[in-house]
Amino acid sequence: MDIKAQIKDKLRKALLDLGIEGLEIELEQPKQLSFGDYTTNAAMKAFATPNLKSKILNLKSPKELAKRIVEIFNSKFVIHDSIVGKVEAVGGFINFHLSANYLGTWLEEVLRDNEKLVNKPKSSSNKIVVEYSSPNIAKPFTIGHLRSTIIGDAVANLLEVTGRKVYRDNHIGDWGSQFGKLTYAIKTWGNEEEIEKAENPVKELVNLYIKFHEEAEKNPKLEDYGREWFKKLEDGDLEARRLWQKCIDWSWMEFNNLYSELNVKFTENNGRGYGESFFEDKMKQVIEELREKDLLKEDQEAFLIYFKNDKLPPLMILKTDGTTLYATRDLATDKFRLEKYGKDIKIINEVGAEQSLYFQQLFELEKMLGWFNAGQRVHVRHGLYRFKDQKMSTRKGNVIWLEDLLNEAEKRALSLSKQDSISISQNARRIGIGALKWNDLKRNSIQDIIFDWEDILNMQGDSGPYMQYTYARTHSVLAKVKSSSNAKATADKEKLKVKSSIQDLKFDELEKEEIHLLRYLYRYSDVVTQAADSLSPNIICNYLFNLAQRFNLFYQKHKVIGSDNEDQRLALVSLTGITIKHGLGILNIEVPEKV
RNA sequence: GCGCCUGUAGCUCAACGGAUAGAGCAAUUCACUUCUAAUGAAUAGGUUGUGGGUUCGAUUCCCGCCAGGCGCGCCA
Repeated sequence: MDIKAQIKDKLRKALLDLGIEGLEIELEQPKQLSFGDYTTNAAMKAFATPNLKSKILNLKSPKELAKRIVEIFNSKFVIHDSIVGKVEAVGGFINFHLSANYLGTWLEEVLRDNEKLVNKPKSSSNKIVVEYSSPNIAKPFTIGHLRSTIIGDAVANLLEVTGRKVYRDNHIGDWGSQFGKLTYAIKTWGNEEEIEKAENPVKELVNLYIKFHEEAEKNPKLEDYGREWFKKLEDGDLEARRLWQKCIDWSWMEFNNLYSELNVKFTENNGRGYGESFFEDKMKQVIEELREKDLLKEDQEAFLIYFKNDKLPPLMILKTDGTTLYATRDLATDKFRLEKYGKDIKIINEVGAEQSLYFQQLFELEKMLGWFNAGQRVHVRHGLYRFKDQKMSTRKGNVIWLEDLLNEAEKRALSLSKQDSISISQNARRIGIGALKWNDLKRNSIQDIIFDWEDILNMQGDSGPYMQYTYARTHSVLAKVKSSSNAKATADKEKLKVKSSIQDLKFDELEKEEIHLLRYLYRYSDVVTQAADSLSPNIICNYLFNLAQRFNLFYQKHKVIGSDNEDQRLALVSLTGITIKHGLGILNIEVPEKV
């Protein structure tokens, strides 16, 4: 039984002594460490619950009730309890302070076995598909796709470290009517050989795509030509297929480079993910099922899904010319996933918030089809990157290319240090990418981000480089211990082997910053669980940044090597490093040992 | 017009219905022959858009209004 469960259990017994039964006890980590390691509002809750109130009528306030509970708790348990060092009633809250001895024991245990850093839930059989990144072939891989890539990757990592089986999928946009437009554009204004020779073929394709939309504004007939070419593609026309395949090859060259720079990987379909075209021959079957279940209604030669009581606008499945849409392919995709991974599979799509309505429609339809139960389909949304005065738009050509962004990030990282440093120039690319990732992950992802170079490549304070730097400091201390012969403890790269026995380590003698650091480290496991449950990597960022601040405060104030409490302090440094590394691992941010 | 999202310090953002609403950036001041100053300490900065309601307790939940963003059948 873990600590939380133990405390809850004892609390329940204490409440029973007062005749209070059936109250759901919540044990939380209070915001401030001065309020203890765990806290409960049980007294206030009991007081506010009418049928419980009658039993405690002799008590005037939640405050008194909390006091009574603590008295019982203390007389029954705490005296012989080495885990909880102190229980106190503050206001109506009951706060539990873990003993320094217990925290020290815990720290040693985690240092011995890093696996114990995060408690994995017992039932870890959940299987989850996380679909993210999903760039479009022949379109720029922009800062917008970067969001989905970075956030989706972090969400997948979060689920994995908390014991789920995760399938990482990339729903590449390699099918759809944009290929009709593009084919027309290549044939009319483009030159295949020149595209082939160009430094960045995708940029050439995008220019053609932009030209198509410019021309189409003057001459709406172009839209029809585009549709014709897409129809040809769907019908298997050889020329249409050939050009389509070319576009895919050109695009993949670029995608592969970016994924390897970002260290992002996918597990499905040999690491490529199942693109939309994979489902091209699987849509017929889905359309059949929709017809059989009498869900498909015709309107002006197109086929749509209508929802009960018009609670959602209709969703188009087949266009007037008989070709498919995004929705058709998504349905085929999810059908395929049901068959491949089993009907209890959970599917998360990390896609921009602008598609919220579409996903509502899709999920509702999939429910009508009887494919999924509530909670099995999730849309993790992220806000848009916007310019101050306009939207980013591929069609209009005002986008930030990821390539340029990474170069700028590297440039800024280079000029970061006040001192000259060789290692910075070696690490600039990784530091720049770390800054970029952190800035995408540190905020609640639903918000739009106004594009600003200063902001997204921030490298001071609450930033990726700050975290990397802090890690490097921990590493540096341990490296010095390792090379020093006087040191009492020896440090491995990862694990600190504390020679002393548990009894010798005196954590209750540590000073305030140190014991606070230790208690904050203890929270990590709960934080990871919370972040995973709410699919919010930013919770990890908040925690890590706080941890780093506590560590830097401690680091600035206390000498570690050669101090009286060297063993304890080294253990703290070591665990801080391990925790930061683990956390940044979830966020997929590299931790250079020297920066 | 309808739907969804957002509104917190000058700027960018935190805060599971809880305790004195916290950080970073910017500003002013202080601390570098260091176990890495890419850091730390201190000061200043708030009617949480607005008006009601629910609650022992509301930045958080509900309703109205204001402002911004996104979306609403042949794009994805």
